[in-house]
Amino acid sequence: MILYNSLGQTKQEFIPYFKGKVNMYTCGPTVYHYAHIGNLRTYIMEDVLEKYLRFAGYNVNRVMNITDVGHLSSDADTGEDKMLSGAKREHKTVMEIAKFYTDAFFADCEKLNIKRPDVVEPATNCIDEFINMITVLLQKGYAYTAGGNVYFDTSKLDTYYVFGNMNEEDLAVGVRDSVEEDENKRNKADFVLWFTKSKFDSQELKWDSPWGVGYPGWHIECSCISTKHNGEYLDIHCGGIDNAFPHHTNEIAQSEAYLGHKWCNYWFHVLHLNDARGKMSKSKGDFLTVSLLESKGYDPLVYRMFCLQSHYRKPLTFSYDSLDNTAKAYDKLIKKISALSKDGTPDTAKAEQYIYSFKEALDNDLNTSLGLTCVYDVLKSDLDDVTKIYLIDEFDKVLSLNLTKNEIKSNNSDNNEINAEVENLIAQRTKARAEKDWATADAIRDKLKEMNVVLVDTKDGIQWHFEN
RNA sequence: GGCGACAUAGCCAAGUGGUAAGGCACGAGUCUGCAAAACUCUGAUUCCCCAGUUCAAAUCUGGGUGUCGCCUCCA
Repeated sequence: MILYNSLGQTKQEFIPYFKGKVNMYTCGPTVYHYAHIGNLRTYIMEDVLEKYLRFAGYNVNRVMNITDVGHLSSDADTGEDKMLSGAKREHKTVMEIAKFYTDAFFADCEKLNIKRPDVVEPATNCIDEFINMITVLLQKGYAYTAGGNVYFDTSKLDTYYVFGNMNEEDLAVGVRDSVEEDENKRNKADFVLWFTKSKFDSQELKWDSPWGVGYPGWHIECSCISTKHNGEYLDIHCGGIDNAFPHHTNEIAQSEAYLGHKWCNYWFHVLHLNDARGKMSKSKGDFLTVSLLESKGYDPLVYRMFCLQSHYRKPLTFSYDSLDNTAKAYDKLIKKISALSKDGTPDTAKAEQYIYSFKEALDNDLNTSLGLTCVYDVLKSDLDDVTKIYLIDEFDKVLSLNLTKNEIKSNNSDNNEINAEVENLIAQRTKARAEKDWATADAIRDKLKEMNVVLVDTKDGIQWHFEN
């Protein structure tokens, strides 16, 4: 498989450390608020990557953290923990907030057919590991204490800026108004490993440590949780592009300083979902969630398809017009597939070339757009129906669009009274049509439409179903 | 200011030196009492611009332009 690697900024042949086995790490959500659909784009594309690796025969171990402490809105001491501000906003405790939004996150994931990673670990479960890693970093001389906090010393590294040719002098400090520089730091790029000195006494979550009572920095958790569950050698680290710097850069600094050897070989960064105003972001206030899309009548899988139609390394612009396009395409696709006959046995020999095309598409830096085209190619082919279903089922192991499961609902039997009424009206319409009483026939059709009944006249009779 | 990515039809897009896939929308037709659905057909002499390399460039090189992101909150 060819993957674009942010480390080196080129497409590279993917070769795991251990044959047939892939260790994967994903930066999970900071659970202080709902995930918006831009956040979820990243998780969708990572899900496709994981599923494709499995499809291609790898044994995958995927680990995800849940950031429930330490993610400050600024690296300087003035920053407030995101979790804490979430708790304040909703008059709840930090732990209540964490639980609520963690559950909400995985509920959204389920709707989008995003598989739960093999290991999900909240940061607050790993305080001992954080303390251990920081202790080792201090022993090795990669960290120092200042002003009550423990900092990572980036000047001890041969290269710190691994994802681009940046120079420290070129960094525009204080680009954002809210950012203040921490005067305890020896170097501009240094970052906090452990806080003890905090302006906000209201910080609810604190732990004892060799450096005093406090809490961990944001970056240390990913390094620790990954090594805890994936060992010392990580194959693929995933995340949104905005985390490349400083978060991932700092993870590399910590992990490799701690381990004493190369840590992660491939960095998979997903580009952002934008709307007309630019990047979709929680700090801008209003943002789109899966629930919101659902309330507007969209199947969440339509959004998944929307993402798959594009490439993970391209910025994607969200608009309802575009989503409507996809919604129509999705409906048509499902309709076509559900019309296929399930009788017989699939011809797996004939199917092979289509599997090959599908693999070829995804092997090339996860070309999901082409992967989706493979579904259309199968539908248009001269294969028999069962073989088509077999192939689409195979593809759907990766695409996860419920292509063969999401059948058009036929007569809705939830409410028999309404069903009987609909059947009765249809019978009246058929009678009127037979008598060429078009006015009555059309009036009945309008009435049925008001009841959200969709009529389909076919040669074999009239079929109907409720809309949505 | 520094670093990086992206730019292909109305929209989403494929394409990785050999003469522009696919999807949605639009339009035309078949079917139909009329609709809807379904099916068939239709769209870029050209890939942001300008040079260059080559028999051949959307693809490579150089220089621009535009959009987006990062530069200590973000997926």
